[in-house]
Amino acid sequence: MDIKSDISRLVKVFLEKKFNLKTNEIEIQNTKKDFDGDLTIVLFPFYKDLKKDQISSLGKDLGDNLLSNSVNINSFNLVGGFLNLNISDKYYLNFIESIKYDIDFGKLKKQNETFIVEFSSPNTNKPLHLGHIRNNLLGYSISKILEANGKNVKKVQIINDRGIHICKSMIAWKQFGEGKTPKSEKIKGDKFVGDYYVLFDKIHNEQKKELLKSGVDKDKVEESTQIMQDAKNELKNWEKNDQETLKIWNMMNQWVYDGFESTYRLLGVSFDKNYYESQTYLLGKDIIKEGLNKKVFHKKDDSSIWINLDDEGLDEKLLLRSDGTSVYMTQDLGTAVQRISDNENVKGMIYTVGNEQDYHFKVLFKILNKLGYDWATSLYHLSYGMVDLPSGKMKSREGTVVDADDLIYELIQNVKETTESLDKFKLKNDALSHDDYKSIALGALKYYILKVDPKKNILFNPDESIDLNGNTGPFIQYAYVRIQSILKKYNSEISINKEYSLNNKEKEVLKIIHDLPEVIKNSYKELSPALIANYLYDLVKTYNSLYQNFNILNSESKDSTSVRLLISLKTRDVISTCLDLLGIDLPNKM
RNA sequence: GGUCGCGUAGCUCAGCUGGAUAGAGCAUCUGCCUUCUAAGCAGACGGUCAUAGGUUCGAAUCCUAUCGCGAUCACCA
Repeated sequence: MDIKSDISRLVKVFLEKKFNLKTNEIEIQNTKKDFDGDLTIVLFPFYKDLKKDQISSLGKDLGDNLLSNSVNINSFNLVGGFLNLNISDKYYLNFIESIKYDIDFGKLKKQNETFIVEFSSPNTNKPLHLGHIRNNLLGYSISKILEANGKNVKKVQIINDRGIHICKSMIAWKQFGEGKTPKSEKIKGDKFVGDYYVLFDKIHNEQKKELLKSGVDKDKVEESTQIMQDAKNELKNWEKNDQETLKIWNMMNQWVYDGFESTYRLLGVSFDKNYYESQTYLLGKDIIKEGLNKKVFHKKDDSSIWINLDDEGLDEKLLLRSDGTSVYMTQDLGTAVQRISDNENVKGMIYTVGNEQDYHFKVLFKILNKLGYDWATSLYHLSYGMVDLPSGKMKSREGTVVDADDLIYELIQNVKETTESLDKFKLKNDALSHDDYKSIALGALKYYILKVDPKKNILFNPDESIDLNGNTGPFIQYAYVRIQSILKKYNSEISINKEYSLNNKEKEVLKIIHDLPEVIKNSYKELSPALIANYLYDLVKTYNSLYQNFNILNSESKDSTSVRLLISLKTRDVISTCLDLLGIDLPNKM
C-alpha cells in the first residue's frame, strides 16, 4: 500500500537476486526540489559491498528493474549516487481519491494502550504565567498526538495543595485579609491568593529586618519571625486536622482552583483527573518504608532517609526529612504508584516538566526501577526549555513575569486592532465575532510556542507582539478560511478524472498530504508537536502557491477544477487534523 | 568544579535515524488586488552551520577538545 515500503521491498529483492546482497536499510527519501523526481534512492550505502563494474551499472539496472516491476513508477534519472524516481500522477490521484471521505486520514486505529500525561501542575500560590502556557500547550498537544497514534490518554496534574507554602498565604489572609474574598474584590481567585502570598513575604522581610536590628543571629532570622512561626503553627494545625484550619484551607484552595480553571478554559486545555498531594503524600511515605525494608533505601543517624545512586553515577538523594515530613520526591513516588494502580493497560507515563528538573526525574525513574516496578521503564520526562525574556529569566520578585491571562487578553485586543486596520475590513466594515478574534489570537500564541522544538529555550519579547504574518498560526488559519470559502461555492460532488496530468504545484501539495501519516508517527516518537507545526507550514505554503498561481473554480478545464477542489478539500482536512493536534481552533471568518 | 542541554542569515526558527547547491519567517528593497479573501503570492538581499581536530565515499548532523550561553548539583518545589 505505502509506496515507500513497496519500493524498498523491490530494491531488496533486486539486490539479493542480482548480487546476493542482503540489506536491511534502504534509504528512500523525498526528492529535493530543483531535482527531477519524486522519490530518491540513495545508492552510496551499497557501494562498499560491490565491485567497480557493478557500481557503474547499478543505478541503471536498478532503475530499469523498478520500472518494469512497479506500475507506479513512470521514469527515473541518475545524478551521482542518487536514483530519482518519477511517480505517476495516477498514483497520487488514486491516493487522494482513496482518502476523499476519510476525515481521520493520518491517524492510527485505537489500540488498547493507555498513556498518562501529566502537565501544568502549578504552584498554587502563583498565578499562571507564560512558562505555564508552554507547559500546558505542550502537554495538551502531546495528549492529542498520542490519541492520534491510537492510544488512550489520561490527562492529569498534581496539585501541591499542602505544605508550608500554602500555610503562608493562609496566615497572611487570616491576619490582613479582613474577610475579603475574590468576589468582594472582583479579582480572580488565584491572583487574590497570590497577593497574600506576596504579602506574607513582605511582612516576613520587614520582621526579619527588625530582628536583625535587635541583634538576632543571621542564620536564625529566617525561621524566627513572628509570621513564620504562625505559618509553621498553621501547618501543625493542618496536620492535626484542626477543623477551623481545614475550613480556611479548603476555601482558599477552591479560590485558586476556580481561578486556574478560568485560565485553562481560556487556553482551551482540560484534565481527566487531578491528583492532590494531600491525598498521595501518605502513600509516598509507605513506599519509603517499603524501600527501607527492601534495603533499597537507608536511614541515617538523624533518622532521615536516603537512597544512594553512586552506582548510577548520581548522588545520594534525600527521600524523607529527619522529622519524618515528606519532600518533593516522596510525593512524586506516591503519585506515580497511585496513577498506575488507577488505570488499566498503562503503557507509558509522560511528565511534562521543565528541563530545570531533568535531574529530579532521572532520579525518580531510577528509584522506581530499583524498587522493582516493572513499569518504571516506560516513564518519560517530556523536558522542555524555559521561556526567557530579553532581560533573561522571568522573575516574580522583579515583576517581569508575563501573566497568562493578561497576555491572552492583550493578544485578542491586538488581533482586533490588526483586523480592523486591514483594507478589506475598512472597505466592508465587516467585523469578526469575538470567538473569531479569540481563536486567531490563541492560534498565534499556540503556534508561536509549539513550532519551536520543545527542548529549546524560547525567547519572548513582551515589547513586540506576536506576529500575525508569515510562519504563524493565523497564516494557517487563513488558508483554511479561504478554502472553506471556495468549497462553499461548489455544492456538487467532486469527482476526478484519474487520467488527469498534474502540474508541479498540484503534485507538490499531493506529495505533502501523502506524508501526513509518517509525520504523525514521528511526532509521537519524538514527543514533538513542533514536527506537526512545521509540516503544516510546509503544506500551507505550498498550497497557497497553488491557490495564488492557478485558478480553482474558473480553471482551464473541468478536470483541473475538480482535481484542485479535491486537493483543496483534503488540504483543509489536514489543516483541521493538525491544528487539532496542536490544540488550535479554527475561526469562521478572517 | 561535576553533570546535562543549547550555539545555523541582523532577529526568530526549520533542517527526520549522516546524503545532492544549508531552508523559512521577520526586518530591508521590487513587483502583483475590476477575476476563488493581499493575514496572501512572485522575486532581490542576507551564511566560514561557535572554533579546532577526527571518523566517512560524504558531516550542520556522529566522536574528541576548546570557547560562549543556560540549567542543575538543597532536610526548596
